[in-house]
Amino acid sequence: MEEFLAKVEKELKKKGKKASKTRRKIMKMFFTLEEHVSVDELYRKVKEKDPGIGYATVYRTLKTLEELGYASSIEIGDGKKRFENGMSMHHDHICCLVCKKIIEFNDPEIEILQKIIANKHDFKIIDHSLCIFGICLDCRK
Amino acid sequence: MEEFLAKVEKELKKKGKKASKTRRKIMKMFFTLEEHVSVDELYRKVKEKDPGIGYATVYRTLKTLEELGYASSIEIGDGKKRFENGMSMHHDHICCLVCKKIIEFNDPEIEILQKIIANKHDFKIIDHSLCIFGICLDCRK
DNA sequence: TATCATTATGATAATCAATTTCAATATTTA
DNA sequence: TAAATATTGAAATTGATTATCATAATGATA
Repeated sequence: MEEFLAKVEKELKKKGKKASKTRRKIMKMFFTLEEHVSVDELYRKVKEKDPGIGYATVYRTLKTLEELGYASSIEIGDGKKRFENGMSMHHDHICCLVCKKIIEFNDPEIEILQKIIANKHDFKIIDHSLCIFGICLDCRK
Repeated sequence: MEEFLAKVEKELKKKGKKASKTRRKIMKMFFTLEEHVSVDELYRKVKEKDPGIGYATVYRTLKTLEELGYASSIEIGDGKKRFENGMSMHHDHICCLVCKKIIEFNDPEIEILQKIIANKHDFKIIDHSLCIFGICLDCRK
């Protein structure tokens, strides 16, 4: 983890940013959690360890990480962005409407079909988001 | 159009709602446009014809239509819901990141693949949203 | 049609997440 | 160390959504 954070900070410096203790704490928590967190969720988690850290800094850190490609955001329709590790391979999501659990999956066939569709409509694909909404086994019990 | 509106209003009455002139005007504009409109966009369009109509009523009308299944909302990541005719067959969207043009498509193969994936993860599918983001031919010129 | 209960309306206010501002603080560079 | 620059937390602002409320419109009933 430490070497990974050092690598990210090296990238940050390239962009004219400084290596602050606060940002390091926030990044560490974000990459440790390995979950799909909203700004608010990460803010609470970070605050448990260091109550002095403000919401705006958590927000700005996630934004910065997203700009550098170290985080990516998804939306599951409840009005708030969730962030995940941006370094992992591209994937889509299944989201439980009851407990909000998010599962990642990857299906190369779907990816290919999307490319075909985009071509048909003369679109140059930049990105896509696919989220399947449903109810998980636990919540159906 | 008129008979369709009459049909919708009949449904509204079943739900204890009344047939108001204002709501009829808003519904007519919505179904005439056949576009993916935000509340604000529909509000402006409606206001051109009848400046006295308020934003809240447009908002409430769309919400009501959505509840009845006559409208459905999508999000393309710019923070505002867009509404479309909810009576049309299920489809997904390709959205131009530059001009915000939205094209509908349907691919049965993708639908099937999604079902397989959901089964694999023990999810009961309720819905899904797939939006391909890209740049359209016009905007690439 | 007149009455009356109920719903609808428009203006405005409240809410909520995202984003910006700003004065004080921390980091980097020379 | 000192100067230049970026960062921070608190608070303010924004932009969209949603709620509130007094007034108006609608519909059922007499």
